[in-house]
Amino acid sequence: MRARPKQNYHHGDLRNTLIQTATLLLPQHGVAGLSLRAIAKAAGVSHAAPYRHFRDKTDLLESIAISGYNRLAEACQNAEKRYPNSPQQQLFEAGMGYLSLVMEQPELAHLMFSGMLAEENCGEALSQAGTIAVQSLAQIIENGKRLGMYADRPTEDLTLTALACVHGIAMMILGGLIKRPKTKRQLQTLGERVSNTLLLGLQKR
Amino acid sequence: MRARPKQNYHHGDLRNTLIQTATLLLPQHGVAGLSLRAIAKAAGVSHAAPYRHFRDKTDLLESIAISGYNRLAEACQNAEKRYPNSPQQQLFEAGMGYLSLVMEQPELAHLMFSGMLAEENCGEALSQAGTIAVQSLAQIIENGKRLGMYADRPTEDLTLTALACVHGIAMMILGGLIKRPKTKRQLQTLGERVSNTLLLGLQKR
DNA sequence: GCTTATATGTTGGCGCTGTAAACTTCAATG
DNA sequence: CATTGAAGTTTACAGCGCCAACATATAAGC
Repeated sequence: MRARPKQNYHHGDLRNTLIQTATLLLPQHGVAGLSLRAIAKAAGVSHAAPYRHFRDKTDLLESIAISGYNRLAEACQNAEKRYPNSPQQQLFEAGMGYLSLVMEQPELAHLMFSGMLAEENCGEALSQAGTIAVQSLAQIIENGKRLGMYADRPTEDLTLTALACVHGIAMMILGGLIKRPKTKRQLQTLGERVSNTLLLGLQKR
Repeated sequence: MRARPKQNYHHGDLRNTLIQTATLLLPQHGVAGLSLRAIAKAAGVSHAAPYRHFRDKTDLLESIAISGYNRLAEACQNAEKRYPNSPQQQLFEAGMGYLSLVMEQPELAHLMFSGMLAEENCGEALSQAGTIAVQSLAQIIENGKRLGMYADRPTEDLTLTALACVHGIAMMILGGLIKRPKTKRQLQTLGERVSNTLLLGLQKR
């Protein structure tokens, strides 16, 4: 084994290079227009080389999606650390992190959430990463529940509803059902409007 | 013009036949595996015939998506008529109609919401159909607002949040982030849990 | 240290896709 | 009845995912 392979027949770390290259190409080409052959070419290898490291195309895409879910989980955990005494701030911050990811990397979000990787044929690692991300948000709700700030309802229901709200906003932006916020400021106010409405409820108090 | 064309060189109503055939094939093949050529073959015409009636593939898919949005709008309007005196029942019914469509025709929902038709290259008619569907739900919220049952917040915020919630649940089911309800009963209770939480709000009263 | 085996590349090819161009047929119009 | 234009067909092309056959650099065994 050498630190830097002199010959370039064997790449050395093609698997990671492919993931990295694909991640780079994703925003430009879009998830629909991103071909395995283009990724291979950009990585400087032949069009069949990826098959030595990935079962098929979705296998590669899965790796990218997993890193996306990890970022989501991290956003939740960071929010938890940043506002250790305010679960409400935690929740808002986590939700905004979610929305920010979608805004900054819409094609990544598209890849993660469009369901193209959700079929039965897809791997354990992906669904596991998704579950961890969801649980990270659930933890934040749990924090607030323990401090008695939330309604006396099943934690599961609170989590489900909060998650649905933020995910719904994200998907509506992605799908073009509501107009894309242009600035961070607009995204912030959008988040605040939904957050306040969700916290206080639709019904009159 | 004849009621039934004897010769089959000219089809007569190929445009609608293609939409119909594609709608039929969509559930089996899935939106990813549905090819224009397969649609044409199933419709009994050559693979290039569709191009006499549609600019390209997405143009055909758009027509299908539009009918989906129309069904959504109808679900709202039906809910409005069915419970003329209970905007809350209207809202729940509309939301369940939304979820039912997603459950019964997941591939149609996938087509409508995945964002593949949301790019700039897509037609006016689609976004118009989407807007109408959203406004149909907004009308229901408005009904409740007028009767004073909702919180004293901008109607726009209430609509946005409610829509985000139901859309979020739908997309989480589609994307595999939460497990698919197997029965109508399960879907109903899922809807009720989210609906109640949303109405009363996360925060303790 | 040479041979062998294996992992990791390359090349070529298959069947499929969307789409464009050129050609054919049929119905309607003067 | 001749002409025209709309609506089909055929042919063709480039790109796609994926597979099989081949090439090569590294690792292992003697």
